[in-house]
Amino acid sequence: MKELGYTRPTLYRYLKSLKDSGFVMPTRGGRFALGPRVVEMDYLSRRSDPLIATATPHLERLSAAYPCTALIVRWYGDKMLCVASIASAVAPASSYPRGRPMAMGRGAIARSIMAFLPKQRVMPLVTRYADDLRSVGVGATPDEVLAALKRVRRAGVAVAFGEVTAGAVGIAAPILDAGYPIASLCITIAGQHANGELIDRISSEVREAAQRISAATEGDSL
Amino acid sequence: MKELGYTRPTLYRYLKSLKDSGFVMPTRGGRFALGPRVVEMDYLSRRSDPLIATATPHLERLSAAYPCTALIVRWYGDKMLCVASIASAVAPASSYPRGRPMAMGRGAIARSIMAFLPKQRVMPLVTRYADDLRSVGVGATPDEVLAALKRVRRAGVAVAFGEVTAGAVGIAAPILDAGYPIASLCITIAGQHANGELIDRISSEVREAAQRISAATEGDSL
DNA sequence: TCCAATAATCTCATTATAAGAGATTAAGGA
DNA sequence: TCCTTAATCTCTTATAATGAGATTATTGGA
Repeated sequence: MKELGYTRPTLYRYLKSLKDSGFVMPTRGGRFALGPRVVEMDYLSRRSDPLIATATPHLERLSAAYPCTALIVRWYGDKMLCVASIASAVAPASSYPRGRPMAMGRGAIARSIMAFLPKQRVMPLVTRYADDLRSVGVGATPDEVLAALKRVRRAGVAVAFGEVTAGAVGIAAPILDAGYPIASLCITIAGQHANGELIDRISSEVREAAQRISAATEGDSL
Repeated sequence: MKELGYTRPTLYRYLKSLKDSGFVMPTRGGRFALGPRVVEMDYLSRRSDPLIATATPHLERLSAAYPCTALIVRWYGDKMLCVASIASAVAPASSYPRGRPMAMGRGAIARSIMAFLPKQRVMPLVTRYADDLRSVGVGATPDEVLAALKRVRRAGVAVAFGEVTAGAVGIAAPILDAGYPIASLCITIAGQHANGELIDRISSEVREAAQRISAATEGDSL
């Protein structure tokens, strides 16, 4: 009542309706928690996502090959969300379960997506996340940032050292649909495992896998 | 329009509102899919569920000890839903990811829950699922079914051979809150791995783990 | 490049439905 | 058992959703 400003009978009806439809469920002590419908809807979403179906074998292959976490992150315009992840490292450098939101300002994933956006769509992001981009050393001015993104575009992968999680290296390549980035494939690996040669090898594998996923997803939902 | 009987402008508004709030997202070809909000809500639900937090170490321990799938299934009165699962078998006998709904009529999980319900609440279920219960050999009459459930209650675990998935053995014990079943801990293992002695050993481990989880969850959300 | 056909979006009057005040019933505590 | 507090219901009023139709944007074809 305090939070939303509604009266008791109204909220009673709201909660009853949400409860009857399974979106919330009552717990002990008169509290409420998110209910079964949420869990089921996520299951449906997971099962019907062609991107996840296509990418899973690649995640399995990559995570089996290196002690790492392999993940697919979808880009929703203003935010990024991990939608699939497989970890093979005994103690993963960082945890990225499905549903974990990610900031757009730092990390290999964000950069791999920004690098493949048309200039018109990058600029607002460059401006909005200027502070982050500067503090992780991508560039102090918009021009520097754009130049860095151009290099990422040319390389086809973005690499980041400890930008999101201290001590973790991220290697990410975009997944494109009609030339437009919709998601990113990323491998995160503990810094102590990662020398230059290994990073290069993983980079080309990630780039190639992302291209394959792009090609397979292309026009999937036409 | 055909399905719901609403007009074009109404559905336009519905979809726009759902899209703006992230519950659906547009895909190629003017279609829609479940959106990021669903994924995020499931993540929140997973993170805030004390049952999952308490049970996860047990799932890890059990799945590491046997080539099996270890899962927690919540009971929502009329349906059951897997909320957490860990597989250790290379080729799991059956797949139980989070969100997968389960029928109430057959299997060790259903029986482990029914066995711990007060008679008043079991009877409607016994009636509703009479056909299933008969066909898997639990009992042909209500009395037989109740007797079988009584044995499960005494043993503290339910065991089922290939009732849900052919060739898979299910071993399940209820998780109680205030003496009332809210979920079930289950181990599924391929029939070829499972001799009588192994099933007995797993049974007592499952029963004990479920009791520990019950005790730890007890009054968690008071 | 323009035009036609189709789809997407908007406006506004009407109507259905949600909100809140208050009454009623159930639950918990001394 | 009574009393206090919480939960649920009823009904009127006000609000917000609906759909007809108009308008604007998109797409495909000549």
